[in-house]
Amino acid sequence: MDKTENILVKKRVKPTAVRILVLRYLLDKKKAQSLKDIELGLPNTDRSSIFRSLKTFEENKVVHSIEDGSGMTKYAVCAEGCNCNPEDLHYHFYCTNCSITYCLFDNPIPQIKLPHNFRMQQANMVIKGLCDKCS
Amino acid sequence: MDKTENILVKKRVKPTAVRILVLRYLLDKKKAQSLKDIELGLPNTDRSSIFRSLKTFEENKVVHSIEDGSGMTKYAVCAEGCNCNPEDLHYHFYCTNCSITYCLFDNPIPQIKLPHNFRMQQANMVIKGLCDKCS
DNA sequence: GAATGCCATGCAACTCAATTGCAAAGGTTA
DNA sequence: TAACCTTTGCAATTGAGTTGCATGGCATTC
Ligand SMILES: [Mn+2]
Ligand SMILES: [Mn+2]
Ligand SMILES: [Zn+2]
Ligand SMILES: [Zn+2]
Repeated sequence: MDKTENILVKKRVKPTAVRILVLRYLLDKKKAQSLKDIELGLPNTDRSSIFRSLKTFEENKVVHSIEDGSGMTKYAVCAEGCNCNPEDLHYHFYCTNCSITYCLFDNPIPQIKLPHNFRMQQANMVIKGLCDKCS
Repeated sequence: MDKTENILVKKRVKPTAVRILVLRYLLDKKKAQSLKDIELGLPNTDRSSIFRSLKTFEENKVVHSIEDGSGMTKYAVCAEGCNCNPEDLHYHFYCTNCSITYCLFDNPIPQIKLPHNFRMQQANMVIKGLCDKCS
């Protein structure tokens, strides 16, 4: 069993043909990909099947989604041991020139003092600017 | 001249009828509003006119926009003296129960160490969870 | 005040990512 | 084999956002 299938099995997601293709694509690309990106990269696989795979992945914490403001949700593979809890969160960087979205795994999100009785569950932290290739 | 018109004049935006209505609505509500929210609150004003007002406001730093992941961009009036620079940025809080988006003006965004040669221009920082009324 | 020009507005149409309904295919279990 | 459940492909729909175009309103010039 290869690495891709192993990830799925560990996360209790049945490793079907489409799911393996989608996850392998995400692993290969290394950067966050939109549904359209994946659709273009897997021309023989139906969009809605890719879409449903991504939803399944997200529910089972195989990937996390990023709303980078580009109008298309992007998906990136969760790091080893990630449970998508607040302590697993990290910043994302969206390049306004090349539209690539990076996971900044090295920057943990600091403790944020919320107003009284506000409870944090998740976060979507996107920094926008120019990446190294574009600046 | 009332407060609403004053803001527009100061920001060099011609205070037309629709613009005054839209800005007054945002000021009244105090919380970030989507295009649809405003459309429902101003039933006699056309959606595209509201939309174009918001775009004009954003260009001229009358409001800032927030992508809270709800699928609808929200808009909030900029604080006095805001120039929408990185130092004016603040966190936003999106309540996953009541869908209200709050500006957390009291929490400045910390300096974030970006990878080499990455340049920050803007940011969209959204914390998701339950607000005081819903937790 | 008439003519001119510019910007704002309303309305309709369109774009496009996301989502859903449904039937066929595939796989699993009895 | 038969019954069942899940996944997949295809088509259609949704809904936020956006745009084209003609009209209206206002201001400036003649
Ligand atoms: Mn990430
Ligand atoms: Mn704000
Ligand atoms: Zn770039
Ligand atoms: Zn709430």
